[in-house]
Amino acid sequence: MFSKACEYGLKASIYIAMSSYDGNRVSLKEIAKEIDSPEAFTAKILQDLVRNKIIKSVKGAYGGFEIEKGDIATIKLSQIVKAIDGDSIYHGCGLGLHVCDENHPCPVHDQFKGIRNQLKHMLESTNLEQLALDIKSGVSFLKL
Amino acid sequence: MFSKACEYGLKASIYIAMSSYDGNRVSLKEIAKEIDSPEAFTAKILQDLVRNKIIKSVKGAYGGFEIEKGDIATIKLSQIVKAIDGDSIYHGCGLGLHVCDENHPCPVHDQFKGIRNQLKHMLESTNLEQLALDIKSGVSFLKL
DNA sequence: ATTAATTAGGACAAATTAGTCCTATTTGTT
DNA sequence: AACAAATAGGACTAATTTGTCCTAATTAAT
Repeated sequence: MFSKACEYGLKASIYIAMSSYDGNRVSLKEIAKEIDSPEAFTAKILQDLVRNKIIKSVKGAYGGFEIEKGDIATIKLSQIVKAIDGDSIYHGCGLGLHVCDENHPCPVHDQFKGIRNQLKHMLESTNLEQLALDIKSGVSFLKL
Repeated sequence: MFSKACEYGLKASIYIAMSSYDGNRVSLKEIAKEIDSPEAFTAKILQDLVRNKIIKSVKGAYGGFEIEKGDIATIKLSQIVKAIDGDSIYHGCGLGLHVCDENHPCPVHDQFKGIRNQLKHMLESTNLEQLALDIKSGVSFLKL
C-alpha cells in the first residue's frame, strides 16, 4: 500500500509527536531504535519531512526532531503520505491506466472509487495526536 | 496498490475472458497489444496464471490463452491478485509491522481494517464476466 | 517431414526502491 | 578555542521489481 519510506515516515512522525507531546525533542538514533528502522535511511526520510515543514529539526548538540505542541493535533496522516509517496494513491488507476476517470473508466474504476475515497478520508481525518495518545496509553504499538 | 505485474495480470485476464466469452482463443501478442503491456513480461505473468489454473494455455500454431466459458463468471479478482501479489494486501500491516493484530495493533490498525475489508470484499465479489461485459458494451476500457 | 506459429522457461539487463557510508555543518558544553 | 553530539546531504551499494532476449518445446497446416 505505502512504500517502506512512507511506513517509516509515518511511524517516525508518530513517535516524534508522542515525545513532543511530553516536551521531549528526540534524536535520529532514538527514533530509529524505537520504530525499528534503519538509521541512515530514516534520516533521509526525516530530512524530507523537515523540508515539507511537517516536523522541525534542530542541529547540533542536544538537537533532534520535534513537532510544535500546537501542531500535533493538526498534522494529518495525509500530509505525511503526500510528502513521501505523492498523491498517486488518490487519483492513480487501480489497473495503472494513464487515463482513468468517469468518462473513460477502467474496468474496476467504480469498484475502486469507494475504497480510495475511504482511504483518503481516513488519512485526512486521522491526526498525529490521536495516534500518539493511543501509544502512550498502551493501546497500540510502534514496533514488533 | 497492486504491483505492475498484477495490473497486467488483471487486464490480461479480463481481455482473455472477453474473448473467450465470444469463443475466441487469443495469442500473447494480441493480449499485449490490447492491454498495452510489454509482451515478454506479460508472458511471464500469464505463465503464472496458467500454473495457478486461472487461465488455460494451448501451445503451438493456433494456440493461445483462453478461459473455459463456464469459468468466466466464477473467477474472482481476488484469485488473480493472490496468484500474483500474494495475500499480503489482506493481512499486511499498514505500517509494515511484523506483528499487527487485535492484541498488538499498530497505531493505524483500526483505521486500516475497514479499508482492507472493503477491498477484500470487492475483490472477492467481482468476477471476470461482469468486467468483460462492461468492456464489450463500451462502458469501460482496458487501455489509454 | 517441414514449416510456421505459438507457449515455456532460463538467463540476462534496466529501472526503481531501499539502504549505507562518509564528510560537512551546526551548536551546546567545557 | 576545542570538542562532542547532532542533523544535512552527496555518493555509493544492495535488493527488488520490471522488463528483454534467446532457445526449446509443442502443434496445426501443408
